[in-house]
Order: sequence, then structure tokens, then C-alpha cells
Amino acid sequence: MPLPDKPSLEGLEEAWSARWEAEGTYRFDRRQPREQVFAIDTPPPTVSGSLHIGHVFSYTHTDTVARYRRMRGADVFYPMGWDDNGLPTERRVQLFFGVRCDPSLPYDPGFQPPEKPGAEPVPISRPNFIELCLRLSAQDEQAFEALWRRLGLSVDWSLTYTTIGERARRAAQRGFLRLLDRGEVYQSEAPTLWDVDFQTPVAQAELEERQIAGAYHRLRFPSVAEGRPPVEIETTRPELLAACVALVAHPGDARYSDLAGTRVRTPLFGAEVPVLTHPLADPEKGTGAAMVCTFGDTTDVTWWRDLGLGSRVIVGRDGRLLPVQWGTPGWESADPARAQAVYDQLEGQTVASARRRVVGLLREERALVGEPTPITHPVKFYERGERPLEVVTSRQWFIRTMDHRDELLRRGEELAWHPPFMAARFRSWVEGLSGDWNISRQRYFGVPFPVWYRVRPDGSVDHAQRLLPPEDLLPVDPSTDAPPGYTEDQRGEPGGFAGDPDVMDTWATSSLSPQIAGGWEDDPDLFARVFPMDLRPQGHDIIRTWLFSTVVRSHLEHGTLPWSHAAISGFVVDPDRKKMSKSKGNVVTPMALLERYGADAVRYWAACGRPGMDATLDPNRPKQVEVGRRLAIKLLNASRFVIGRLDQAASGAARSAIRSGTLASVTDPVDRALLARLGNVVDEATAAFEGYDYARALERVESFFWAFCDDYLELVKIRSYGGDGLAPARTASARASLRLALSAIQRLFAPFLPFATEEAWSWWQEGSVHRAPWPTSAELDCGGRAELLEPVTAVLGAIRGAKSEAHRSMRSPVEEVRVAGGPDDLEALRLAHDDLVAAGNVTGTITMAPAPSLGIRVVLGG
RNA sequence: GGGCGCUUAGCUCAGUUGGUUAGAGCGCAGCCUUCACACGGCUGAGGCCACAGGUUCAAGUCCUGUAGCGCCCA
Repeated sequence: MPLPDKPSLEGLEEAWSARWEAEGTYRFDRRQPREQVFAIDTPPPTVSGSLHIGHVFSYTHTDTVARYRRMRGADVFYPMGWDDNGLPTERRVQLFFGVRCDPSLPYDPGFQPPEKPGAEPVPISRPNFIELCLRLSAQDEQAFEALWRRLGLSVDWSLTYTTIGERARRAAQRGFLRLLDRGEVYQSEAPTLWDVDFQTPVAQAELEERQIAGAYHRLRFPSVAEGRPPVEIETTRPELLAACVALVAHPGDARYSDLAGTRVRTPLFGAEVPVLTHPLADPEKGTGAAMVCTFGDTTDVTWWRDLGLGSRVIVGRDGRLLPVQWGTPGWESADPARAQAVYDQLEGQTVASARRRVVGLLREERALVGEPTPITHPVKFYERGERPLEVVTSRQWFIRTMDHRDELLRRGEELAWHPPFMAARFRSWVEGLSGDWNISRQRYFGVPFPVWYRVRPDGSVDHAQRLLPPEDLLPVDPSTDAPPGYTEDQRGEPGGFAGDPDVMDTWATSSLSPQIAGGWEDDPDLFARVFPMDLRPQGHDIIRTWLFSTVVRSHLEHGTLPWSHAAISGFVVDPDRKKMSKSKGNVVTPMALLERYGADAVRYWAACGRPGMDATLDPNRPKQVEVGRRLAIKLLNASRFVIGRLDQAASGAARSAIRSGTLASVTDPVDRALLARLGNVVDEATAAFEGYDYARALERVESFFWAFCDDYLELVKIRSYGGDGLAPARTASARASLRLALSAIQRLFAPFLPFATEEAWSWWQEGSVHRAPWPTSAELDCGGRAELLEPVTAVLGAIRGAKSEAHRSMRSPVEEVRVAGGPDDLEALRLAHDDLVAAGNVTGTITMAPAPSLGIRVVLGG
């Protein structure tokens, strides 16, 4: 390819991504044995969201490592997945098409969504709804892929998977059935955090605490025994009074030591409840005593469990108060008729309006002490939800994690974390686990549980009588498929079957990403070549979710870690150090940046971010991106210059001799010193990459490159031209050194600036730079001494400084340079004498005198 | 409340077993339109390395404590 007159970054992305795709540059070669493979468990982005700059940031980190490994000769398994499974897609489909899923409707094969979403969502069947989910996520995936290609990710696009695709469904259902078979998954009626808007349970990992405004209501509970004083408690949820089953105080709280074990009556409802002690009762909060309800929050669940209390459930899944019969077992009252009369005013109300009503009633009964005190307090929310979570009791599937905590902690220690301190995130999460992993979701667009139940003769579902499919039938959808041995007309009929209506939590599927991408059981040959994988790259925000759940699944299914290394990326924050988020409105769209500055520039900025460290980005003035763009352009220009020098050799034979010039041609000490210094840089960059520290590698290479351009190129420029009075061997030495250095520099930058390096490489080399071998210090070793360059560049700098201070042109002549220094310095300067004279345009002499330290004086010519 | 991270030039950040006079880029100032590069280049100014103790011949680096910021978990 000819050297361009004026190199440019414009258009490189389109041209080279097309070429890489056509030539299969990043194709995984599945014939390679496991030892040759470097397998990456790439995070599948949620396609219904939008790709933001944080994605670009962390995926670039991974890509630099992938490219490094490929150049080191590894066969890199680097698939992309799309996480289309789950709630975000459902929400997007509902809004985009104006529909809602009604599972009771039959499938309509001819259904077309409305042109424009109407005011009222159109109810459609579950299969129709899922079709729309698939349709929309396919569109989103295309947009995502285009962005990734633009960014230059060296992904093998033939390996792409989705978390709702057939392979994923089969893997998730197979994984579920195997855990069920081994007793590691179980079904249970249990208190569960529930989002009343999303109508779904929420796992511990999806929780978020928010500070919200509330009020302490001080309630007076009369003692059952005559003559004893009442007990006062403070609560933020007076509407749950009917659900109160006990009062608790801290065992060390002297105020309540006499009362523990006595009984009190609930106001309004007259239910007799015990006063108990528990260490979780906080003596600092309110009166020190609290009421235990079934259930106001997770602490209630703990008290209820630890103290073996009965339950009075009053909040339904719709967030409204359930019907209750006072005076029946479990609902005892000193005055059942009155309790019922009170409760009848509350039944069917939302918790918020029930609260107002209860407060009014308490006030009338003088059971409310004083006025409510406004406070802000932490309340648990679903991370995507808008209303506080309720605790409801329902039938859910759980994967056992509590039994395996110690083993999981050991897995965490076994894993190599980059940076190492991220291991603490995993450890503290596992140590703090409070329950097994709830994997049930009452949603539609997810992997269904592959389970049916027998229907009793009376038409009720017998959850104990499960009907399971054999593995070779997977994936199944129990809502449309009949279990083996049954026909569809027996669905819901006495003696027939009923499908499990739930789908799995998204993490229950994406926790199998290594298995899905690696072809677990579907393609045993592939799986053996890639699993366990080498690297899991991801953000630190999902250590407790994705990383944790992947470790759990691999541990339980394969008895191993899913990968040996975890590389954790930080966040992108705005100039005020605020995390970028949609709600703050400080999100940066990556495509605009890529179009404006080019992919290499954006990648440079990303690769400057140390592993695990947050990076700042000012979208109005992305300075590091601008620096990256300058660097990429500089690389093109420097390449053009060096390659142009090589081409200056007149005859074709001489040219090819120079192009293939070997270390043997490098005879000049200055050139040898340069290659020695570069060899050190290669070693440092290699060591940094081996430790997954791409940022350090980049920093080393970049600082060498600037010095190479500023000093070395200037020093040998004249000599590399050859000509009058120059020994041909000295010119040949400069050219060979330039050639060797440029080749190494281009390869060192290739993981960071894939487009500019590939472009410049194509001007003079065969094949892709991304398939070229990573440089080694051995290929640059010609016995040079790197230190030699230091006094030489110091003198060069002094000459430039003198001219700059005198406001002279850099080409202006130098009359005399007087150098004082140690023997090594002076020896180095003697060796570089001719280059210094040429580069500095020294018309007079360079004189040298011995001295303890280096001193330089420059006398400019007239 | 517990854990983790950060605090170095106006800004963004390097600084890896402790070792000369603490680095880079941006920004700023000045200069150079030089035959790779004006989408440039060169030169320069600018720092009590958050604070207080300690270990050491020697501390930005190790230890202890304090403060501020951020994240995670209660």
C-alpha cells in the first residue's frame, strides 16, 4: 500500500472493520487445544438499555487484553452476548408497541402490533408478547453490534449468543433440573420481598436502600396484667398494627428488663402479644422497643424466624390489605367484634391510605402518644422500582447458597482479582448473605421453569407432584407445551397438569454465560477447549450479582471456578465525580464521541483508566480523548516518516535489504542504545499486560514513543538520509534501527489504537498487525546501553532551550557547546557527537571537560 | 456503624520490592510556520506529595491515628 501524503484517521473504522470481518482476523480457531486458548466471558450488555460511555470504557479494557493475548499467540475465544432476557425488554416492548401481556389469552398467529401505541395498552397473549420482545431485541442488538464494531472490539461475531435464545434456555433449564435433582434447588413458601408495581419478588442482589421521608408514630400498648404500666413503641408503619405479633427490646436494655416475658394488647385490635428480647432491637431508636409485624421489613422476618412467632399476614401482592376474620384461630382478640369493625375500614386499602386511617383511629383511641415525628429513614426498594417493597409470602424457587458459603468464600480466594482489593467486595457479600437465592420471577420474557404439576381430581394444583421433562426435550415452555405423557387438552383439568407459570430471574440465566457461550453439553468438544475460562471482565457494581451468581453455578455444576481471573473496571464519572446515570442526566452517548474523535482516541482515554479505578469524563471537553486523537495522528505521521526514510534507498534491492534489515546492521551506539531502551519498554509493557494492567502498559509505551519522536528521530534524521560524507554503514544502522523500532512501536500500540496501527502497518507490512507477534526484547537486543541516551538528549534539550530562550528558530546555528560531566557522560557524547552536531546545527565545536556532574552551556551563533 | 478505595502542579492522573534534585498530559506563558506531523513542534513557569505522629542512614512510598471525598455492605 503506498504511503499517503497526508495521513488521516478519517474513515479508518469503516474500512478496517470491514476488512477484519472479511478476513476473519478475530476468528476463534476451535481446533486449538485448551492450553493455546484464551477464553473471555464477556459481559452480555442489556440490549434494551442503551450503550453508554461506561460500556465503552470497560469493554475497551477487555479488548486490549484480548488483543495482547492474540498477539502473544493465544487463540482468543471472545464472544459477545446480548442480555435480552428479562424485565427491561418487557418494559420497552410495552411502551414501544403499546401492549401488555395477558397470559390467559390464546396465541394469535396473525397478530400485528398497533402502528402507534394507543392510550390503552392492547392485551396480547404470552407467546405474542414474547415474539415482540424477540423482534425488538433483535433490532437493539444490531445497533449495539454496530457500536462495538465501530469501537473496534476484536470480538468473534460468529460466536454471539443471547440470554433468551434457544441455547440459553436449554442451558438454563438443564442447569435448573440438575440442581433440582441434587437438591440444590427447592421450592418454598417463604416471606419474600415483593414489588407491588412490578408484581414480582426481588432478590437480595436487586435491592437498593433509599432514604425516604417517614414518621415515627409512638403507640401505647396496654399491659395485660393489672397494675403494670403500658409499653410504648415507635413505628414508621402503624398500618401494620393488625399484623403485630410481638414487641421486642434489646436484651441489655434496662428499661425493658422487667417487662420481658409479659404480655400486652395491641391498640384497636386487642390482640395479646408477648414482649420479647432480641439483639437486633436498637435501644437508640425511638423508645428502644419495636413492634414485630408479619411483615413490615426484613428485620421483622428475622425476629419472626428467630423468636418462632406466629404470623398475621395482612398485606397482599397488590399492596392492599387482605380480608381477615378476627376471632378465628391466629386472629384472637379481646374484643373480636370491635377488631373486625376497625379492620373493615382498612380492608382493600393501599398501605398508604390504611396508614392515614389507622393514625386517625389511634388518635381517637388515645393510643397515639403525641404527634408523629417526621424522620428520614432507609427503606428497601427494588433497584428499578418506585414504591417501597412489601414482604409477602409466596411459592418461590430457591438455589441453596447459604449451605455453600464457606466453599464460595474459598472460591473467591482462589480467583485472581485485578485489582486485588476487589476480592473484598465478593467476600463481604458472601459473608453477608441472609438467605438462599430466589430465582422465581412472575414475569413473561424469561426462561420458564421446566416444571409441570399434577392437577388433583378436585381441580387444585398439587405442587408436590412435579412432572419434569427429560433433558433431550429442552428447552420447553410449560405454558404452551404439555408434559410427556399428557396432551394439551388436559391442561388445568382434574387429573391433568398445570405448567409452572413463572420464569427465572435474569441472573439465573446470565450466571451461565460461560456455559452458554461455551456450548455446555450441546458441543462438548468446544466446551472442553474453553471451560473453565481465563477471564471474566466486568464492572464492580455487579460483583454481588453476576460475578457471584456465576461462581455459584459453576461451583455447584462443575465443582470449579468458572474462570481463573476477574478483571474489574471502574465507573465513568462526570467532572463533579458523580456517577453517570440517566436520572442525573449526565450520561454521555458514545457514538457522538466516536464520530467526533475517532475510535482510537476514545479507546486511548478508556485504556488510561487503571483497573478498578473510576475515570472522569467531561463530555464538553474530553481532554484525554483529544490527547488520544493526537497520539493516533502522531503515530501515523511518525510511521510515514520512518517508512519514507526506508523507501529513500534508490534501488529495489537496497530497499528490500533495508526493509528486512536485521540487528546486525545496527552498529551505531546511539541506535543500539535506543533499541535497548525500547527493549526495556517491551519488557515492562509485557509484564504489565501479564498482570492485566493494560493502563500501565500503555503509559510505558506512550512515554517512550513521545521521547522517540522528540529526541531520537531528531537525532538520527540527518544520518538516516545518508549522502555526503556519511559512511553508508552509519546510515544503514539508523535505518535498520528505525525500522526495528517502528515495527515494535506499532505492535505495542496495536491493542490500544487498533485502527491507526493497522493503517500504518499496512503501508509496509504483510498481514494484520493484530495477528503479528507481540514484540520481545530479544528481537531488539544488540548489546546497547540504554543509559547512553540520557546525556545525549540532555544536550539536545539544552540546545533547543537556548534557541527557544533566544527566540531563535530551531534551525539557527550553534557556535559552541561546552559540556562538563563524568567519564560515562562524556563518552556517550563523543559517541553521539556527529548526530548532535547535525540535529542541533552546531557549526562550531562541542568541547568537553571532566566534572562531577553534567553541565551544559550553549553559545548561539550570530 | 463496618469494609474498601482515593487525597501528589490550577485540572486529570502516573509514581510496583523505601534510594539522588517528585513525573506526564491538559491548561497557562513564551517561542518556532523546521524538508513526518499547525488535527503540529520546542521551551518555560508551576508541588510542605491531605494532616499528625512513628519506623529507618533514607518515607510520596512502610506503620498508627485524624480529616475530607467516593463506593459497597449493614
